[in-house]
Amino acid sequence: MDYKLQFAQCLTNLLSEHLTKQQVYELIEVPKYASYGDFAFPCFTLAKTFRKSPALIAKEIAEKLDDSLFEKVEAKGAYVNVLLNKTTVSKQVIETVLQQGNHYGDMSLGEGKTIVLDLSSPNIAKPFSMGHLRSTVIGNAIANIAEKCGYKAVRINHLGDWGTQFGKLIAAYKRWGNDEKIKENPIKELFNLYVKFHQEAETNEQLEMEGRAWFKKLEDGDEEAYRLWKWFRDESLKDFSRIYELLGVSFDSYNGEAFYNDKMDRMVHLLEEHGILSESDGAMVVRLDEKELPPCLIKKSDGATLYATRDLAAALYRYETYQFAKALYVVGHEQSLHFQQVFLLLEKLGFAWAKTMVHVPFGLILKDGKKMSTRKGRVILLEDVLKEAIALAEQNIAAKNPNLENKDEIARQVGVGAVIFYDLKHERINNIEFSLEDMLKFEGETGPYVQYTYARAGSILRNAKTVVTSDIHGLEDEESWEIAKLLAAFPNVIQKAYEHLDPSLIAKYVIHLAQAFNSYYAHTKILVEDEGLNSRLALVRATTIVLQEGLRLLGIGAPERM
RNA sequence: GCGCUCGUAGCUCAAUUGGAUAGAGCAUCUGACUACGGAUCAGAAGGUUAGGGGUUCGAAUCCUCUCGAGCGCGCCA
Repeated sequence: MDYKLQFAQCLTNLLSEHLTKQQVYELIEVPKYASYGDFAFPCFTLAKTFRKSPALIAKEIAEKLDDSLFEKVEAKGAYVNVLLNKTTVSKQVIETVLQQGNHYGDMSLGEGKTIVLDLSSPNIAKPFSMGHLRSTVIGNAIANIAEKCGYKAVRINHLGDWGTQFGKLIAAYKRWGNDEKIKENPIKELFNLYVKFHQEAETNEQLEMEGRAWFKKLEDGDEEAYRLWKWFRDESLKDFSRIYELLGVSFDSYNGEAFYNDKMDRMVHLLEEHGILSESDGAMVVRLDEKELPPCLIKKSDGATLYATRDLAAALYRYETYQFAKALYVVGHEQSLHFQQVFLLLEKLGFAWAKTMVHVPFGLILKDGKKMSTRKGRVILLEDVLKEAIALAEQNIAAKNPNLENKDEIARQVGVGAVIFYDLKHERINNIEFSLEDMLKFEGETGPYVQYTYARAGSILRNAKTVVTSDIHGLEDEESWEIAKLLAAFPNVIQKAYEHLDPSLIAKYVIHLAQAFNSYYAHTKILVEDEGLNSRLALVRATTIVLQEGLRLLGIGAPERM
């Protein structure tokens, strides 16, 4: 099935004295223009060893290359271009996809290994902003991709449920809080309290002290402080779970920062034992001068621990609990320095697994060119965006498909799919300027476009009624060949997406496949009673399988009708 | 000031990780068989890849400088 590998084998037979099969394989590329062929072998690097021009080498190789797999072999400039035999290959690809179904593209490279992902991790008592969306959907997609590669994925929601802000929140609650309002709309009310606290604190120094005092009480196990904290946390989680349900994301663990409260001492002791802890201005730090990094703060001058300490303790706990082969932190790029420090400290503590930890950064969602800030009110609530997207999907359904069954669920899948896809199609690392308008586009390179393609293809299969499993012949026209090539490439795309920890590769792939299908659809009448009918239907079926699986990996639903 | 990341069509993004003529989608303008679902398809137009220098057979991609943007840089997370 790996035609690139077969091509590499044919070339290696000719070049075995100069290049290994592996080297040849890595050199092979897919030509930029389909008219050049399906694979290309560039001969530039051979020019030195052969002391001939690359073009001449290409010509000589092309003349010697002969295999039934190829329809045509041609030297063009320094490249040896080959066209695969469309009939044989398309038949094989379609049969493989139909036979393997949604297991097509499964890989075993992670078999028996566990990968843990730190993702989403919103702060309790604060609204779930667009910023958290990225971590949630990117992390979830990477987890799906890892599972496709055979790993056991553990999704950890490292909730921001501890820290001085809770002292402030309690202080605010004690002054202005209203139980009824909080029960009605917890996040909103708690956030109002938080904002009010910061406004008032600018003119009233007393407040900061109250906040710190309440946090101290909380850390010391004060009963009232704990009860309030627990209550805020529970209410917040209820709100969050509504969003996670909309997004279709679930977690294996909600162990947030508070969970590590009793695991910090051990970490501090470990640092002491290794003699890397030092005192600075009353605080405890680990100096990282040798790596030219700023020191990592472990304990405040009042003895309280910091989030670096928490992340260290969490890493150790996770290793001991899950024995992960890899640990990913799907956290914004703004925390790059923090993770550099944390990973380095783990290495200094002599943990071999420290080098399996990877920060998976992503760009921020900017508003008016700046980072969104909860304090400055420059926040956009994810739930509002999702609701708008779903409402728009409902409008579309009302206009285009008013008799659709199960409208609400499909509107959810389409609306949410649009938002998720908009996020995932961008290269991870780039900042994204927030644009509701762009996010709510359902045409062009969007989630709904792919979903629509899937629904449309499914509609053909329903109209055809016959189930197709055998009697598949190859297809030869250009449009179906594009589809066949893309179908064949799916496993490679998954592997690359995993290697680069980048779901956007899947998003782009799924768009290309949908485009190829729509082009085919426009050029070829599929439901015609002739000897090719079964093969065309098989191609359609194979396409729906891969589109559905691709969307699933991204965490997006594929409705049968929309 | 120092560090990280980024700069590609009017806008949002690609470019097989150093390869052939830099490609898509939006928006704009044309067009589509009485259609298996028009949330579609076909076409037109749109570029000195921020700018200079370097590395080599070959650079949007690597190095260097300049300019611009975003984010970080010990008691927040």
